[in-house]
Order: sequence, then structure tokens, then C-alpha cells
Amino acid sequence: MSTVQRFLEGLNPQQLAAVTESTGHVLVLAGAGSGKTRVLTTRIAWLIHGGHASALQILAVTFTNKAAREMIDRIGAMLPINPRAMWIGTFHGLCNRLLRLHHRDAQLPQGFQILDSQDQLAAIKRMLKAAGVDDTRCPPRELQMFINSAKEAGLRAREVEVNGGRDRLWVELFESYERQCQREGLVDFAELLLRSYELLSRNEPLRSHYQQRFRHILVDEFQDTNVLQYRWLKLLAGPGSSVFAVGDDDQSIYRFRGAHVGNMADFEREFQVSQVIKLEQNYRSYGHILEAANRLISHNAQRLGKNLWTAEGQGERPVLFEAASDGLEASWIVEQVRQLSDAGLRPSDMAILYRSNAQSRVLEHALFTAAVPYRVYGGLRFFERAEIKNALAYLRLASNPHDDVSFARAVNFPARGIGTRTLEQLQDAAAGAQCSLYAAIGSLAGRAGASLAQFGRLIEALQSAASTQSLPELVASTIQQSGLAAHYAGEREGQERLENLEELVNASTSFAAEQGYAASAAGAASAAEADAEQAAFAAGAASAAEVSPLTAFLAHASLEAGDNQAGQGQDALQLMTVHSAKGLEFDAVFITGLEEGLFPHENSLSEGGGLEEERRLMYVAITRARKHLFVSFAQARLLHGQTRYGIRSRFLDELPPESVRWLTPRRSRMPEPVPYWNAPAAPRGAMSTQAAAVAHHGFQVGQSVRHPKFGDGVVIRLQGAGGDARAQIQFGQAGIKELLLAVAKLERA
DNA sequence: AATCCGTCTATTTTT
DNA sequence: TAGACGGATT
Repeated sequence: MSTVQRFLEGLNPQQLAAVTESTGHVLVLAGAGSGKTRVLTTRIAWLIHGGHASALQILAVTFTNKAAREMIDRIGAMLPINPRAMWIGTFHGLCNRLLRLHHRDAQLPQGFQILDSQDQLAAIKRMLKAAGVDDTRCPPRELQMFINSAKEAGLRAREVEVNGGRDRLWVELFESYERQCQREGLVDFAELLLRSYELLSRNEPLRSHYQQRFRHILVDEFQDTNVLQYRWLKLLAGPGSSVFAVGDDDQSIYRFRGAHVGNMADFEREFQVSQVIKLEQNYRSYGHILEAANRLISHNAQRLGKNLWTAEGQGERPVLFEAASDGLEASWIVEQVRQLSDAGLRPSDMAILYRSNAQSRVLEHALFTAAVPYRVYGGLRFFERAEIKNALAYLRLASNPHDDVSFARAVNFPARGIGTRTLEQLQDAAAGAQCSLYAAIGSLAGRAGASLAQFGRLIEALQSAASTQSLPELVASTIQQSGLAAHYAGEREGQERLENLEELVNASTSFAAEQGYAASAAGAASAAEADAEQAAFAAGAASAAEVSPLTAFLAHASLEAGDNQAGQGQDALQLMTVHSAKGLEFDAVFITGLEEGLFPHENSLSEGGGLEEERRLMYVAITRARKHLFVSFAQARLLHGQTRYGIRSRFLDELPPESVRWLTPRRSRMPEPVPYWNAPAAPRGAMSTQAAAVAHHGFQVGQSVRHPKFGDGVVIRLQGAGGDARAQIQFGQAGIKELLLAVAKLERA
């Protein structure tokens, strides 16, 4: 068929092989910029249009909503079908869909609420308080980590291995958190995964239904999957189905949040992948940039092995620059930005990347002073804003009044005379009666009881509004009735918050419109199918179509926190961490702060495999650049209010010398002491510290030294005098050491 | 109920 | 240095 031919046109042989592989499971090693998304979407189009599968037989999983949206849009552009007929979404989104459809079997109320990390932490704190456990014996954040990592490993509280009293306590708290969530109909992110995993593993008919249905399972960013997600996929992949996994082990940078690169090798072995397809042709960067990336990553031992190449020319060599201070590094970047602008690049074609968010300050300052428009990624997202969460808490209560997380949030905001005392009494009453806070309202008498009763009536009013009004009407009236509108209207800085609440109404309007579209139009096929599923597996339960718009909207708000960027649209230079740059590309890229201790980050060096992950991070950074790449570091940097003297990152020495261009003399890895007057970012106090640091032993803060065992380093602090004089020294490999000057064989360099 | 003050911490982040 | 948080104060 000619349409199919047209899809396949222009694919390189490896891409073509991946797209049209028709037997068994497939592992695609997709290098940066190798057209991975194109392969995924083209394969889906090929499967459907070539008659290999129907849209209903396809399940495609991504990590972010953005990636899912992109996939849906691109398929929509290729095929005349409604892509919503397919199950395409994030792991969490798909699990949500599954659990709503089969909430009975999953032992959840139909309108279960999803807790984001913030909500989860609040729930944990509340549980700790109820259990009477001291925050110091069990820091809430650590318990949260403990619970989430257990769940992500597929473990329930009872399955966690206990060694010692501390563990026992934590496991008990884990258990009571689980009970609390179950009682209140709350599901955290990890629970979405675990609960649907358990649902499928325990319910054989349901499992085989979905196994037979999903003939083709496609997974994006496979290197980022965690242990539970891998098991989930394995469970869903029945006999005769094909799993198509796309990933790049060299871009695995999320181990710290549970990603398990080993899944790639496990997949190859356990699914008996006969052929691993490597996509190595890069369509993004010029040759010298790719050579830099290839050489750098070749220093990693743990690799599946892959080398990027391009059919385009060599292009410019990446430029390396050594600055005396972070301030001067920033000024140099601004100057390069100017030159690039003169050469015709728009600010939005350029990005400045850094390892940690704290580094953005100096850069922002320099850009602001030079009047370069810029935009910083990161920070609060729309649905995470306090005012939005407050409004959502009321909406959640309208949907499920027994959601104590939302109750606790809403009950006294805006203030309505229900203080900590009253709340404690209510908590006790609820704990005694084993019921929700809302259900316990009646048990309190007196003035406090009256205030609570009034709040209870508010919830009931919202509930009835929810059953009569349209979603946008409900959102608007909730903002009014809750008193949030009045509260923010009376606040000095409340205007912006009011606007955000207005925006929430708009969001609900467009959400409702989209849902309506999906339910009608070509989505009829999926609706019919979903109904069939209902008839077979959830007899008596509400069908998917009956999940109320409010419930759907609340799930949407939890699962998609909204844009992560400040003001968009305008032509601005992009500032972001290397992590958030993954998946993006720019004509010009600046990678900053290439200093030992910062990049690679010192905290990573103590973790096994940490250095290799840092190196992959650098690899990701380099491969973001299309034409121009600038890599820089500073001898002195203001960090936590103190000037830190850094050594050039080892990563710079791992780049191919013939493919890069040093703008500053490339010395041995020992910077000269920095004259403070060259370091405008340093506080005035630094001057006196440094002047005072010159002592009779002849060492000075910022001084380069060499130690027979630890190698090259820089003095970062001096204390004591005479025979007791000590120096703290930042070594390249060995990290920070404190040495007695009288004893240590330090050589001045 | 709002505000102030001392303490603590500071890598990366999506769902 | 700066920001977030919790406890105490007004």
C-alpha cells in the first residue's frame, strides 16, 4: 500500500529494520538524536496501516506526559484514526485508567484520589502524629523515601525485610500509612503502579484478557524504568505479544530515583530478544560534537556499546574555557551569546546547562545585566501552587469527603475558627471511631463543633453542586463558596493567586472540552470497547464512561502537574539543569561549572557507579548541541556563601584533544591562586579572609599543591598556627582532606 | 491568627 | 548566602 511506503520513506536501514520487525520482542538501542520518536510512531502507524494490528491492540508507555502527547500528536498526523483509541500514556496514567475501570477488583472506591509527593508527605506527617511518633525518631521525608522505594521494588510492608528495631518501627508505620490510605481512598504514585500490578497478577481472567488484547507493547525511555515497571510490563506481555523497547543506556541518569538500567540487559535475556537494533546515525549534531560525546562516554566500563556518527560535516570544534571565577564565566557566556546573536541565532536557539540549580543565580545576574531575555526551567508547576492545591482540596472533598488529606488542608483555609486544638480533638474522635475526619464531625460539641458542622455543610453544598453543575461551573463556584476568592482578594499579594484560580477554571473548561471530544468522534470505538470490557470484568460497577468529569479532572491534576517553565512563548534563552535538558536540543549549548566536586558532583563519588552516571549526564549535555558547544569552568565559585576553589573536571580531560578548542591555556589540573579582585562574585569578606590566610608556613587559600598520595589539589581553608597549622585541601580524585602542615609532605605547585 | 526568630540545610526529578 | 521550616511569641 502506498501510504505505508510513504511512512517508511527516508528511514535509514536500522530504523527501517526496527519499524518493520515483525517477530518476537525487540530492543532498540537508540542513541541521542537518532530518531527514536520517529521510529516509535512510525512503527505504530506501520502496525495499524499495514494490517498487523488494530489500534485497540496497542499499548505504548512513556515517562512524561509531554512524551505521550508528542507521540499521540504525531500518530494523529500520520493516521486518520483517533489516537485516543489506543492506550498511549505514562505508566501512571495507564495504571490510573486500569484502576478506574476495575476499581472493584482493585478494592478501591471509584473516585479514589491520587496523592502527589506533597500530598503523600502531608499524609505521612498526619499518620505520624496520630501514631504519636516523634519526628526525630522517624523523619517524615525519610519514611516517605522508605515507603516509595519499597513499593517501587514491588514490596508491601509485610514483605519488607526487617533487621533491627528501627526497621520494625518503620515497617509498622508503613503499614499504618497503607491502612490510612486504604481507609480514605487515597493512592500515591507508587501505589498506582503496585496496585495495578497486583490486580493483574491476582486476577487471572483479567490478566489474560489484557494479555490477549495488547498484542503490541511499546516502551519509550526503557533505561529509565524501575524494577516494578519492568515487572508490570512482563506481566502484561502475554504469549504471542510483542514488546518493543527503546532506550539508551548511555543516557540513564535517573538511578537516584529508582531507574534500573539493568532492565535493558534483563529484557534482552528474559524476553529472548534475538536481535538488538542499534540506531547510531545521529541527525542532530555535527561531527566534532559527536566525537567529544563518544570519547567521553568511552570512559565508562558499564555499557551495551554504541557509537554515534553523522553524515553531515565535522562542523565547529567545541570550545573550552577556563574562567577565574563563576562571575567571569557568566560574563564570558554573555559575550558568546552576543556573538551568536550577531551571527543570526535567536536566544531560544541557545541553552545554558548546569549541574545544580544553585548555579543559575550568577548566570541570571549576568544575563539580566546584559538585557538578554532568558527563561529558567524548574520551580513550581501550575497544579503545585498553593492556591491551586487549596481549590483542588475543596473539589476533592466534593468528590470524596472522606479524603482526610484534603480535609486537613481545607478545613481552616481560609481561616474559619477551627484551630489546632479543635483539629486534634477531631483527629482523636476519628481515630476512636475508625472513621474519616468528615464522618467524625458530629462527635464534637460546643463552639468548635458548630464551626465544624458549618464546614461539613459547606462540603455537602459542594457535593450537591458537583452533581448538578458542569465541571467549569463547579470549579468556579467552589472557588467562591470556599471563601478562597474572598480571601485572596483581600490579600496584598493576592492578585496573582486570583489569576491562577481563574486559570484553573479555564483549565477545567478545556479539559471538559477535550474529554467531550474524546468521548464522541472516532473515540466511539474505544468507548464501545471499554464498555465491552466492563461487561466482562466489572459487572455491576460503573463503566468508564460514568467516571465523573470531576473525578477525571482531579486525576488529571494529580498526574499532570503542568508546565515546568516560567513565562513561555517569547524568544528567550533557556536555562536549565542537565537533567531537565534531556530530550531537548539547541543550536548552541553552554555547559557550565565543569569542576571536580560540582560536575562530577562530590556526592556522587561515594556512590557505587556514581561517577559513571555523572559521565552519562555530561554525555547527555554534550549531545544536546546541534552546531555550537561551549564548555566552561571557574577556578573560584561562590557556593553556600563561601568561595570554593575548584579543579578542572576530569571530564574535560576525557574529551578528544583534536576535536576541541581551548580558549585558555590548558594547564595541568592545578589552577593558580585566584586574585580575589578577579572574582567579582566573591563577597567583600572574602578579601580579608584571604589576606589573613597568608601565614608563615607559606600556604595560602586558593594555593595549588601536590601531595604524594592524594595528587593535585587546592587549599580551601587554613586554620591553626605553627606546628598545629592545618589545611583543608580539595583534591581532584581524593576529595577534601584535612592535613597537618607540619606532617603532610605538601609541595607547592 | 499572624508574625517573628532561630535552626538547618544546600544534587539531579517525573509521576 | 538564602530559603524553608517549626516553634514561640504577640
